[in-house]
Amino acid sequence: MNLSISTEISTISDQNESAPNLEEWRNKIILGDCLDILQSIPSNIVDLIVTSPPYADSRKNTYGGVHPDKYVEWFLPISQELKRVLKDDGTFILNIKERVVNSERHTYVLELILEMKKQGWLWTEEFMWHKRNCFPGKWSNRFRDAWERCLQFNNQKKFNMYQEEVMVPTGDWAKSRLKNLSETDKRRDNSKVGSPFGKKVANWVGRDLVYPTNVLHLATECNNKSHSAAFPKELPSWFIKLFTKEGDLVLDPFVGSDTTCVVATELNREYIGIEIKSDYYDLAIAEVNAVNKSTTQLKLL
Amino acid sequence: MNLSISTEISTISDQNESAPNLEEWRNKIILGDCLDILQSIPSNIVDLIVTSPPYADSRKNTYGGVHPDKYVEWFLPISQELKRVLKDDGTFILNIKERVVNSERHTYVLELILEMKKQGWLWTEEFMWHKRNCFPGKWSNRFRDAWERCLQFNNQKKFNMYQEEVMVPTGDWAKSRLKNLSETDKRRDNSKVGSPFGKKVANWVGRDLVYPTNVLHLATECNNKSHSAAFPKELPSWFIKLFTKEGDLVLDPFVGSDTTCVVATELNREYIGIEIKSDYYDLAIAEVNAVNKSTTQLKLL
DNA sequence: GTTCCGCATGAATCGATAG
DNA sequence: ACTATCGATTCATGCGGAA
Repeated sequence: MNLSISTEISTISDQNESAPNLEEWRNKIILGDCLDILQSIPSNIVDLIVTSPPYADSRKNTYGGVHPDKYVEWFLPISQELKRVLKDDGTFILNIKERVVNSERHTYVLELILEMKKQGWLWTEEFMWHKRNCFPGKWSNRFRDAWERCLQFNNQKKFNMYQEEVMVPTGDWAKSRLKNLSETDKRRDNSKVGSPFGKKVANWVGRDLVYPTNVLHLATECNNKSHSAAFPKELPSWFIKLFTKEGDLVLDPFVGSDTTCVVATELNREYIGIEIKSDYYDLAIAEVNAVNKSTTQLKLL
Repeated sequence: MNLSISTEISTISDQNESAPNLEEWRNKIILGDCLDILQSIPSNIVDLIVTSPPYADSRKNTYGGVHPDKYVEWFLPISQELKRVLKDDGTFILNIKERVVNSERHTYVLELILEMKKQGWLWTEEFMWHKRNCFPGKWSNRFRDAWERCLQFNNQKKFNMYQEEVMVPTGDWAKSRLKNLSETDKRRDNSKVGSPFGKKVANWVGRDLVYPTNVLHLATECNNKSHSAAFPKELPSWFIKLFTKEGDLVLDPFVGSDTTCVVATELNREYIGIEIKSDYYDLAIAEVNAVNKSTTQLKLL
């Protein structure tokens, strides 16, 4: 196993099974094969996994290219390790989309969900990422693909979720409704008595903020970096705010364009990133360091 | 088999296997069990199937209640017959969504896709219906569900698709895509002028038309009427315009609120509808007759 | 004739309670 | 332990009546 650590620690000491030193694993981007690295990470230490693995691709020389027919068997050992390192109340968000193969949507995502359930994962939810500016193109038998899946898996039914952190403004319809509450609303408010912390007031104030749905409307980021971002910063940002609190540990086993680790740092979460390609790795290190530097500067001001 | 035919023909004659009389099957809503009726319909006569079958539901006394664990085995004989009656270049659009069972998304939709592929169906595409007004509610472990699948299946790689019929304006207007070309707008234009119908629309939105994506943004129709629709008229309308031309035959094996047949009539397509519940059947007959009546009146003006 | 406003109504889900 | 029922929660839309 060939490890390379981004910051002060340059080698990984043999982890102590009974009491792993978690500091060793925090805020690192690690160069190496995803499965190898994962196997060396202690169990039950990660609060959230957000990742966008390399797409299945029949072309051989593509980055991370895995043939669609081999995708499930390639991913299952990885998801097994992810399940182990994830805390019981943690969450795994998998951003993925099936490719078109032979004029059909391939079924590897469907099969992957079924197989991961056999591993013990709970398939809690499927968020939909609507890509407002999707890739252009024209085909005779299909339209442009403007959405991707964000599959939510959990170890158990009870997991951490901080819904208030991602509330959104109410629609315009609420302006008229806020003026006069209808009789039914009043009755409903009256019916619930006994909440100790002035929940009624919270409901009043909360009128201008509502909980979002399981559909995310985000534009893809068209940056002019050498590598294209797998997803916009708002995507990991939304899930990090929703499923972790400050200081929690976020894991991205396929760093790629580094979005998840950068966002985690900006949101004062810890991170572990894994990247197999050294040039992407170098870019990721530089970006994270830039964020850390600016964050430090901000703190000094 | 107990048949009841909506219009002038009150009994179905034994179909001639070698040369079925298609007129017998056009513009009918048939009361009876979906599978029974389908088995009596000649092969290779339908251009498009658009339907929204009853969702899997553990409640027994509900309309169409099928337990999630039994859903696939219940649907497969039906999809087998649908495959037979569909033309080779026809399309099957299946509107469906998995329910939450035991805090998890059930997998019957995934399994259904895999099993239908074994039947010979091609899983060409998965359109996304974003429900702008989804069901309210708050839960500690999930947000409101604001999207449903519209699965596209085909008999073969080559199928009829009229992409120009569903082009949408560019720019900010495009957010409300289909609203801009709603049926009411068209009907209003129709009543004003009559003949130069297409030209007027072209003048109004004529420039900067682009092809849509595979994401549809539509609100559900929840009227104050006694009978509300499972999906908005724009949904079948969009697929009917995309996959059929005038005079083509559209099949909805689960009529329910009758949306598909009404829209097919309004768009000058033929239809076959199947409905098992007699009260829904009666409503469907009334609604289709109302459309036919108003359409006739328009033509006379 | 417009615009505004009140109101009913959704392919829902969870947790507690009861059998 | 396992299943069935019930109450509580919540927000966007279109209709119809009123200003």
